[in-house]
Amino acid sequence: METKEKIVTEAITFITTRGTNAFSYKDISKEIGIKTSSIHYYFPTKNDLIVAVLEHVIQKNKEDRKRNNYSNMKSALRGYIDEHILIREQNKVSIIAALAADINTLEPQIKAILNNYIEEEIDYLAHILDKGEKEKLFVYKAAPRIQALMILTNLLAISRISMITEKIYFDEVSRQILIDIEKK
Amino acid sequence: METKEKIVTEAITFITTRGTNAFSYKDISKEIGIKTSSIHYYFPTKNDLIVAVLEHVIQKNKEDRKRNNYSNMKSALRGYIDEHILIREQNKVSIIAALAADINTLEPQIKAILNNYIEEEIDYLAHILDKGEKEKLFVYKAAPRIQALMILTNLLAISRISMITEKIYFDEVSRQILIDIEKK
DNA sequence: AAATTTCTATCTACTAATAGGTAGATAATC
DNA sequence: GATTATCTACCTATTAGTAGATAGAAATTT
Repeated sequence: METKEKIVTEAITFITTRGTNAFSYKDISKEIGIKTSSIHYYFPTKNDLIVAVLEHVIQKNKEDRKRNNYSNMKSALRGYIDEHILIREQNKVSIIAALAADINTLEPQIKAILNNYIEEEIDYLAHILDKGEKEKLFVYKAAPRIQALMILTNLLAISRISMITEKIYFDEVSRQILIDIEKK
Repeated sequence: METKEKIVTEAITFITTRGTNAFSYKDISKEIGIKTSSIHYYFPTKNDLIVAVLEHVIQKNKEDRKRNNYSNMKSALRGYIDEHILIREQNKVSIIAALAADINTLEPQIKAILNNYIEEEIDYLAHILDKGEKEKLFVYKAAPRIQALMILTNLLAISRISMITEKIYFDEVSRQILIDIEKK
């Protein structure tokens, strides 16, 4: 892996485990064995690095989803939940949860990118829910985008909560999401 | 207000708006017009201050709830949601959301207090849900404690998300919580 | 009641470490 | 020879924390 990619990879780990204000260029430099000035060569400011991290994660997520080809909306929803399970198993949180926590200390640029990404996430999940409802697979009361928000918020927050309480809570909540929505 | 209380009050604001790693003793000192060394006099380390903040918020919340005397479980649930609305209106997040975000950078002591507090929150909400169900006011599929977690996670995460997206999302989610659970 | 001691809260002054960032030399690659 | 990537060396500001002085209030002794 080339240096630039290594830096982004390490930054992702720090941001999604400790937050943007609890890691420094020195932390990354120690981790991959280069000097902090070399990181500044690729990412002049910390904001540049965070932007690169955010765009990298968004891009990767898009590609991963393109690869999946779900036969029905039930497995599409399960696949969506699996994305969150995977992050949880690595003791990380999603980039949305990570950057949302620091939003008042970040530059407006990041807020804008993040806002756009969250809307896309809601769209993606709402589409699965809407299609699944029309196929008589799901039942729920809210509008699809609001129902998507209900599920997204369950996953984002239980990911955080289960780092403090018993890990089992994560499984119970993710299971309940499916029970509440799958018909019969 | 005496100095010690002022320090805790300011620290609460910083922690619930910027996070524990994005404020310093200097920030507080500037805000209330004393030297940082005077803050160290009351709270020798930053961990001491965060512990004091956490215990203060827990205590205050307990007292506020004792003052309320809900006639039925429907208004008790609405009262619980109102607590979160109040925090959101101040552009803050709950102390649980705030400290959960920084948990990997905090001392084990804080994790222990927070774990205990989260369990108490689940108990409190689960009790409302359970009683309300027995009184035929609520309908839901999960065990009371899991249903409590579903609602708590909705509120914690939408509080964060709505700081990035449209504020309206917060109202839509909090309204949906009630629609989904209130019988007929 | 006056004098003295102790306590409380604050201040000035300092420290070692870290943060984010810059300038410019140098080596390796195209 | 120019470009790319890395390094050394530096800078300014901030961070968390300590040591010790001091002023005023409160308690104690004479």
